[in-house]
Amino acid sequence: MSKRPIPEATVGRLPVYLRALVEMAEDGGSVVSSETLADASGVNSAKVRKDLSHLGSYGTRGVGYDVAYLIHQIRRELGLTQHWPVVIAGVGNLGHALANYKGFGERGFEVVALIDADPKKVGEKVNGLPIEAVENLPRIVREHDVAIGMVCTPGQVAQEVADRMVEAGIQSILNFAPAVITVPDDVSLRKVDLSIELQILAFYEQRKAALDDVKQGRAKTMAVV
Amino acid sequence: MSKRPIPEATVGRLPVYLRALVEMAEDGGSVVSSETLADASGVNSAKVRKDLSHLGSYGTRGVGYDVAYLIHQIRRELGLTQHWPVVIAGVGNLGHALANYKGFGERGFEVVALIDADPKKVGEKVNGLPIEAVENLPRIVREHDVAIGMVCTPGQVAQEVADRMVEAGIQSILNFAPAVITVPDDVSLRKVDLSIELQILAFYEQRKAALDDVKQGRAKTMAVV
DNA sequence: GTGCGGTTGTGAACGATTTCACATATGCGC
DNA sequence: GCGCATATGTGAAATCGTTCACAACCGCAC
Repeated sequence: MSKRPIPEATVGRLPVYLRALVEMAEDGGSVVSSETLADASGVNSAKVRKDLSHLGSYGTRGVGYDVAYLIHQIRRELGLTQHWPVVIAGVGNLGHALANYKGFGERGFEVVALIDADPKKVGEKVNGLPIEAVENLPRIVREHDVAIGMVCTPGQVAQEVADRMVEAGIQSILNFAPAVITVPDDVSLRKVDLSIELQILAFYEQRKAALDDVKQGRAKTMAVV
Repeated sequence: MSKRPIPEATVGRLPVYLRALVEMAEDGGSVVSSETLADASGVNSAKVRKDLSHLGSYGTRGVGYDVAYLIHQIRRELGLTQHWPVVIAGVGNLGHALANYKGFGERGFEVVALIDADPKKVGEKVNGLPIEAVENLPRIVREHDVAIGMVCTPGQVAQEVADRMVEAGIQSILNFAPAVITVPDDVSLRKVDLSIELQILAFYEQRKAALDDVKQGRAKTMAVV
């Protein structure tokens, strides 16, 4: 399969291109230029071309890219041609929402089990799936051949749950808990932190306010740029 | 305030450091070395030192950083010493979960209003807050002085909602909808895409599987690394 | 088959970020 | 005070990512 490694930054954008391409296909588009795809993906065309060139030369000079073919190639590259069973640990607000999220199924991800440490929740059904005890993880992973786990617990127990997942044989973890967790080298780990994103926005928001102050001569400290 | 601009990558890590530091403070720690903070944040110590050096020289050579002081400085830099009212548009699974999420309040973010286009939902209360009609956005933004909006709608209407937010005076948008949205230059925009993260994990997962195949001589194509 | 407008693919320049490595500074014991 | 162990702050090097700019190529018209 992969000859030269695809840069991380590119991997992060492929799903975005894919989504744009699928929409175009649904709207009946059959070829697309890097320029058009770039606009639909919120990046610039040089980046699109570089990114796509890492997959191979699937475009046609003077014409553009065949939408259907490109969709196929990106899907293949991302591994979306196969079925990915996932398990969610921690069925609080967020776990609940993720268990019901439609966007996963459309892309080949299927939530096959829900785990929660709270005995009161065990047995309860969410979106048709029963919540199970943590002890069942190894069995679940084995039976459904689960490779990916999502941690949606409170931060305090995130590491513990992740350890259990790794022990049960899970290979990739997506961490939604507000905590840093560590896993062995051979396990992939990514995180989504809702409040971090807000804090980043707050930073830039504050900076904008500070700049406005300067413009209007309201600055307390600071020399102008 | 800011003399030299702080690199984006650094801004993205400050909230992580902050969380680690707050935990340390709660556990009674009073000074911390870049090495320890790095471990708690999942990065390396050189990065921590470079990052913190952008805020100023708040450490003491031979000793480390004063936890409480550093917390204060990072908070100030991120703008977390002030109160940030936020509004959520789209009260589906995810919007619901976010409206109930406790992690925001702890960091100075307060959800002050919920918006939904569905007339059937309007009036319903979530976490004590009534769901309101989109038409109320300008009033809400004005009355609560809202600067930040979160878009949790389906992808198809995300752009429309974002436009409404911008029109109403919102300055920063956090987009959870699976769609690319564009905003004027003076509005900040960040996105969180749940299924993109899964797709990235799938990519690396697939690559691991391919590598294992090679090791075991099961590869179809491909020369060894 | 020649010319032409359009678009890719990609070296090379540029910019941002990470890492290295060490001079510089501190606290402490004596 | 002096020396030692420790840890920061930061130039410089290395790496990674983006953008530029253009040669190579395609499809089409004539």
